[in-house]
Amino acid sequence: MSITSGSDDKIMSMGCIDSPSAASSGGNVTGSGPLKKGPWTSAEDAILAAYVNKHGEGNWNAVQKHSGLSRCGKSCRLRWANHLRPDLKKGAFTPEEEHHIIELHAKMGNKWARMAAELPGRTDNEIKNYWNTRIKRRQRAGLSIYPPDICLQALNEDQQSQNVSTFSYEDRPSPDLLLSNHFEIPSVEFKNLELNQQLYPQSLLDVSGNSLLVHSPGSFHSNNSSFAMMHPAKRLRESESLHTGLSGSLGDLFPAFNQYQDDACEKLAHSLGFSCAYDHNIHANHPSTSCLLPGSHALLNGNSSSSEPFSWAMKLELPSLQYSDTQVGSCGSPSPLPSRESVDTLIWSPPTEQMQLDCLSSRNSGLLEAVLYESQTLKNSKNSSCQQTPNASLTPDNVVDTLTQNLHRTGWEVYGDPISPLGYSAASVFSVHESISRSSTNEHQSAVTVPGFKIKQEPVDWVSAWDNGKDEVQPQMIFSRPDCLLGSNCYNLNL
DNA sequence: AATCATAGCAACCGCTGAAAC
DNA sequence: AGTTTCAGCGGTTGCTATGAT
Repeated sequence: MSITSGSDDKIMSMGCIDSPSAASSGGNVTGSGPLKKGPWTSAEDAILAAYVNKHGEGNWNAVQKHSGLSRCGKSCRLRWANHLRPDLKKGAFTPEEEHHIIELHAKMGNKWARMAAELPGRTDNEIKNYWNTRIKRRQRAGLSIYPPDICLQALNEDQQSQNVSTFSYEDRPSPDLLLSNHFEIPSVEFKNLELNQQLYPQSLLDVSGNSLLVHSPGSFHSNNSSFAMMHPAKRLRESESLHTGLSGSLGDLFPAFNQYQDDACEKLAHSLGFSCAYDHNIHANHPSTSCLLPGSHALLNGNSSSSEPFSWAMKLELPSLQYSDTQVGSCGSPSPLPSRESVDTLIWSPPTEQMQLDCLSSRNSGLLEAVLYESQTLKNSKNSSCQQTPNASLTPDNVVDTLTQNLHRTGWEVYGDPISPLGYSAASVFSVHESISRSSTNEHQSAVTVPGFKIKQEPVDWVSAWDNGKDEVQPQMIFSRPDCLLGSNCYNLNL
C-alpha cells in the first residue's frame, strides 16, 4: 500500500544520516528544502518512477539530486525496490511462496535479500515482515516454525555435508560455517565435556565439540550464520550475542545437559506415552519459555527484540572472553553464574537424582545448587502424585530406535508441539502425536506430573494455532528449527 | 461506541563491504 | 594505502487497520 497520511510532513533536517553525499548535497534539487521522511505520496512515487524509468536504477543520490524529490537517495532506492519496481508481485504470499520462504529460511537464516533473490517479485522487506509476523504468531501460539519436511531436508543435507569434505557457504551457510575454524569456540568447553564424561553415559557424550556443532547448525544460527564471514570487528562485537545464543542454549556449552534433556525427555515420553512437553515454568517464572532449544533457530533467528517474550533467553550475557574452564565447567562448576534463565534451561531435567547429587557434592555450584535444590524440592512435592517412571530401562539405543521408528510411523502427521518450551525436542515432536491425535477437541489442557517434571499442556487451539490457518494447510508436526533434528537432540540418530 | 491489543506494512536507521578517488 | 562514497542488508520503529473486549 502506499500510505499518504498526514505524517508526510516529517522532515529530515540532515538527509540520510548514512548518506553523507545526500546530506552535503543540500537535499533536493532546489537545494532549499530539507529532505522528507515518512510515507511517500503518490506524487513522489510518480516522480521517482518517471526518473528511474528514464535513467535507470542506481546512482540514487543522483535521483535525489535531479528528480526534484526531497528524499535522500537511500529512501528513493528503498521506495523503488520495495514498491515501484515494475516486476514486483503484489499481494499476499501464496502457499507455495510461504513454503519456499520457510525452506529458504531454514537454509539461510535471516538472509532476506538472498531469499528475495529466490522469490521473484518479492522484496527482502516483504519477506522479512512476513517472517517476523509469522514468528510472532507462532510464538504466541507456542508453536514452532519449521515443518517436518524441512527439518528432514535439513537433516539430510546436514548428513550429506558431513560426508563431503568440501563445502560452500552458499549452499549451506550455517552448519558449514560451524565446521570451519573461523568460529572461535573456546576449547575449554569441550575439555569440560570430557570431564563430564565420567558423569554421563559415554554413549550420550560420544560427541565431540565439533561434531556437536556440526549437528547443531542452528546453534548459532541466523544472526550468527554469517559469523565466520563477517568482519573481525563485527565478529568481536557479535561474539557477545553469539554467546548469548550459545548460552541461550546452554546445552551447547553443557552438551551433556542437552543430551540428558533429550534422553530423559524421550524416556519419559515413551514411558508415559505422551509428549515430553515439559514446562519450564515449573522452574522458572518465565511466562513464555518456548523454544529455548539448543540452537533454537526460532529464538535466535527470529527477530527477538527485547520486547519479545523470547527476550529473556537472550538476556544471558556472557562476554565471549569470559568463558573459562571454571566458568564453563560442567554441572556445578565454580561460578558459571548463569542467569536465572539459563539455569532454568540447564536444570529442567536433571539426569538422575543421584547424578545430580553426585554432581553437586563434587562441585559446589552455589546458584546452580540452589536451583537444583529448588528443582528437587518441587520434584519431591510432586512425587506423591506420580511416583513411577516406567520403562526406565531404556537405553540410548532404544531411544534412538524408538525415535526413528516414530519418525517413520507418525509420518509427520503430528501437529506442532505447542507446549514444549525447550523447543520441540525429539521426544516431544515424536511423541506429542500420541496425546494430540487422540484428542477429540481442539483445545487441550492437561497437566501431568512426574518426578522431576511437570508436563503441562497449555490450552492451544490446534487448528487455529497453526498460524490461524494461514500457514501450512495441513496439520503436521513442526519444529522450531530443523536443527532440532540436527542438534544434540538428534545426534543419537547417528550413533 | 470506546478502548485496547494485535497484525501488517512501510520506512528509517545503523552498519558493512565494495568501488572510486 | 587510506579515505570517501555508494549501495545494500538486516534490525527496528512507527503508523494504520482490524478485531476483540
